[in-house]
Amino acid sequence: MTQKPVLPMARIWHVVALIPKGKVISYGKIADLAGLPGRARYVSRALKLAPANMPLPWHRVINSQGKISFAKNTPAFIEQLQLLRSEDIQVNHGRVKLCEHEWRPDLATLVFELPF
DNA sequence: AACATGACGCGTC
DNA sequence: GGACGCGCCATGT
Repeated sequence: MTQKPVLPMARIWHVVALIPKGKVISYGKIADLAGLPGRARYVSRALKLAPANMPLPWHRVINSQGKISFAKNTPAFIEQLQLLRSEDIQVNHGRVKLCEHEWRPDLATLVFELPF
């Protein structure tokens, strides 16, 4: 079994696109699922560089502590906060309870929904 | 080529 | 919880 030559950034976009509404997951785990362990920082870059016309649920990606990674009072922070709350995800002090909302993809989803 | 910068993670104090 | 330090590595200067 060999991996298809999907560009690293594209692999990340594919995983992010699978995050269900009402769920969240950390940058590090996205990297793991994309086959890029230890590359959390690359996930943030991939989201920033994603084409504006690509409808990714970027707001469902938070850091490993369950917190929004944008600085408070920035437009991006506020937008992410509103998007999360619009999906009935509780956010207190910029933090989400991972034990309640973390996305834990099942094997079938990963095997059949990802192109690599 | 060298250095700085990140929407991060993890261990330690 | 918070503050540091270090690891990570593509990008930009």
